[in-house]
Amino acid sequence: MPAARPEPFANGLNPFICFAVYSANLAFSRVYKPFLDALGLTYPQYLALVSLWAEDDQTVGQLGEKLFLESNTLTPLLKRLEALGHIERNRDPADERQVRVRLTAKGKALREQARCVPEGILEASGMKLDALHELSSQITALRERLLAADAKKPR
Amino acid sequence: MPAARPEPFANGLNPFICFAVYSANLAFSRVYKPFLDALGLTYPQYLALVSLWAEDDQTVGQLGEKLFLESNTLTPLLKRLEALGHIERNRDPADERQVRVRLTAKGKALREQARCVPEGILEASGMKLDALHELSSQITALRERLLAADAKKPR
DNA sequence: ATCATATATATCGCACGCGATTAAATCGTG
DNA sequence: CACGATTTAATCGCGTGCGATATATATGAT
Repeated sequence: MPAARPEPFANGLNPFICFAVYSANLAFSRVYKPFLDALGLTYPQYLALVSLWAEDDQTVGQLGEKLFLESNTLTPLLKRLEALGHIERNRDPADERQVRVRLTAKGKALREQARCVPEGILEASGMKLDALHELSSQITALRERLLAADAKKPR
Repeated sequence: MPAARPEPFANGLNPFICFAVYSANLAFSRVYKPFLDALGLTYPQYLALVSLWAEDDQTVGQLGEKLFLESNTLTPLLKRLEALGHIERNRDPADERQVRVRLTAKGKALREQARCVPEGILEASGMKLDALHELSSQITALRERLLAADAKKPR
């Protein structure tokens, strides 16, 4: 965000780091679009599958913690992934409140199809891998501070 | 994104810079929420007003270039800002295809109400202003490279 | 002047993201 | 064991983003 000087909006959106993040997120989803169209996935669906490819058999709540989403967003998204045949959703017999999300054979096979996507995005970013990781960890650290501040607010 | 090695998804979402940006954007919108609730605005509505506070009397297309949005997103958003009394939308008499967006007195007054918001976000970020600006410009540069790569794709 | 083309905005449908609420299962304390 | 409190997902409504399309205005070649 801009300096907290007398006229904080005189220079428009560019001084705002929130806008840098907002617009970079739009840019990422546009760069991903052709790759994900080929897989028949949306960008958030892809992110959910990335999490499941690393760790199968997660509950909705566990997925939500990793994606920073709640069931009101995840449940419909997971139902679409289920309709596409990539996952199965079943109540956990040991605790019927929880729903376990598991990859199907088709969902596991999609991982191989998606293998080349990260290289394509890396190329589009025009950055070296080291610089990208450095920037990524700075943005992640910022996210954690923002969420910590958010958690401090009275609910 | 992670290294383009044989198992690109073995470490889940954390190596992906796109996810860092995605989740930081969610975090920003959550930190902004209490501030914007007090103003009766959504996060994208606030961004549109920030642009108008810096430069009044923009066309829908000009606003779209600054926000990286098209009329399919902007028109409904601007209609809501109009319904809230913050802006007026009028066809440009010199070129009836264009719609000029102008702040009302209420919209200009809201700028004063919003004056203290950037400081609140700065505090929530837990960063010094210099470090924030440096990070912001790196993210903006990444956005520009991504959009340039996107523009290269056949349409 | 005419008509095809280009430009600017609006409309529609769908997939998120999320506040608010609901429903069902489990836990905790008596 | 009973029963209120807690936990987990699901549901609903609304506001974005965006692909596809529609409409109206302006431009340009003849």
